[in-house]
Amino acid sequence: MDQSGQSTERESETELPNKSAVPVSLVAIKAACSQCSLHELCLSEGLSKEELAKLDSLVGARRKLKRQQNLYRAGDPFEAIYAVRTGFFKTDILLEDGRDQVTGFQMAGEILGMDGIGTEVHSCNAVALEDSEVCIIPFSQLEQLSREIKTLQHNFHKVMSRELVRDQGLMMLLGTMRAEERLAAFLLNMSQRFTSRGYSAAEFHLRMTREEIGSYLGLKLETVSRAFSRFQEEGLIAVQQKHIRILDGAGLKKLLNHQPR
Amino acid sequence: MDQSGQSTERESETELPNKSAVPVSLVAIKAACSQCSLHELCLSEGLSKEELAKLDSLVGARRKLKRQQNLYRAGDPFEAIYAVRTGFFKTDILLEDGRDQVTGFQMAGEILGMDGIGTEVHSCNAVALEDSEVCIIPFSQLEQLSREIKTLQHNFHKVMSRELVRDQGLMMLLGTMRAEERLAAFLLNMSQRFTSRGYSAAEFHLRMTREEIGSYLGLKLETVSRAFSRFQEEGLIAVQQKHIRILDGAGLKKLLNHQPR
DNA sequence: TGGCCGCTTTGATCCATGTCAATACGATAA
DNA sequence: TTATCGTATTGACATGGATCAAAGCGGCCA
Repeated sequence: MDQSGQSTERESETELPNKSAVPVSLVAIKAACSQCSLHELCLSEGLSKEELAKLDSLVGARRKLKRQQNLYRAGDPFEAIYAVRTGFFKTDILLEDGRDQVTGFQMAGEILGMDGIGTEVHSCNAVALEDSEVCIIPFSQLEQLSREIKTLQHNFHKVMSRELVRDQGLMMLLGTMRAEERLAAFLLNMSQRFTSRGYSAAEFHLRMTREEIGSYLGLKLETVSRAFSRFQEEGLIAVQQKHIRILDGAGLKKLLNHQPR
Repeated sequence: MDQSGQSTERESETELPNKSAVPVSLVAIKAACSQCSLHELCLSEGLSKEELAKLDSLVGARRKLKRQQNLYRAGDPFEAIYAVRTGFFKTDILLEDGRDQVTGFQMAGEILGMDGIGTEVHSCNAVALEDSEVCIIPFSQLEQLSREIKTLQHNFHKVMSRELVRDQGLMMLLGTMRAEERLAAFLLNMSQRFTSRGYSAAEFHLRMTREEIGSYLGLKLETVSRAFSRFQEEGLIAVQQKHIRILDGAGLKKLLNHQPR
């Protein structure tokens, strides 16, 4: 979609296996929010034609990033938030002593950069894990437009709030779950997010390394690797490097609620 | 302040030790946002007189809660956000299997309830840890008013964003720190928050149990207790039940950046 | 085609924190 | 004052995950 200026799910640089029947409603042909396939994940849901047009003019600019390129870094002045159009990102924080932690993985339709609003400075790094493209949404313009468009205002608030709830979930995971539960939760979450984008729930390609997964889950990479192996032994999944096939989703879910205690 | 309808820091039900010189600017006498002592922590910063008046009329309603009473519960329909006026709260999430996690502690001037915006339903429980009072801010009215008042809009966005950043910090803590680092970070955070409210940085009264601290920090209560004891042995703090005196703040800070590795 | 390099897997061992249990403390109410 | 109950402390022991180390695997570039 980047190169062509045209856009469909299928053209995404995000090559996913098992790209199964994409609902027609998700397949867009023209550019801009008004035609973006990520409508319901992003800010434009429920806007009228005229309102969409206004949003389009605001969002005009795009930015392409190569794998491993930073969208922004901790300390950068905050000017805009970003909607992931294609590709895959991680956000992470680096402590002075060298320890770092991945705080999230973002895929198409998700918003990046809201951490900068409060202080006018970004508090984390955002890095593309594969070649990606984002819509640049200048923040002061977004605030201005959402003073005019109630629905846009509310959509934005919803996006921020959902981010808060996501974070709560991650705290829960980090605070109370054991290694295998964490990984099961992670896989189910990935699966669910791929699903809601029209991809297979059962088979996908992880964009991040074991170390990044571990950092996100508060585990060491060896522990992640071992948990993958165990899941495979138990017939829950098939792993081949970054390629994952979920064989027994129900089994994974069972891991979640059955803490040993 | 509740009973009298009048309000100053000193009347707070929050009896803190060492309530040291409160800057005059923080001491308010009348009620309402326009005179609230929590100005700069809350939503009203930078508003003009007329704007403040409008905000006042919106925020009119208050609610008092007794210790252990719920402000809202997970699943409750979302209608309003709440500004803590006096007292002390915790938020927590309960998993089906009985495990729960404290996701935050909120004190005067902090906002509760934003987790409900995205789904129209609260995703966590908010419980008063001591007798407390909140300002009720009906959310749709807040959205309406912040379409009129740019500064209010921006203040609200800042509050949400800061909450995101706070959560990132907690993830970092839960994901990468060892027990003593976590507790040191917790104590320093408490100290800093008390300070910015005009209380002593060095001496305060914890409102929560060891178990609640542990839940928040992803530790068992015994581990919290042991870490307190160790800090005391090392002369970093003096602990007597819930009463904490910080003897060597620099020493605590050193614990943070010195991971063993 | 071969060699290098980053990533992943697997094994052996260690240690921080969890678990279980006993006791102590402090506030409250009788 | 004493009994009670929730909370906190402390000790002994168990264990999940970290750490250290050594191969394996695969992709990429020369």
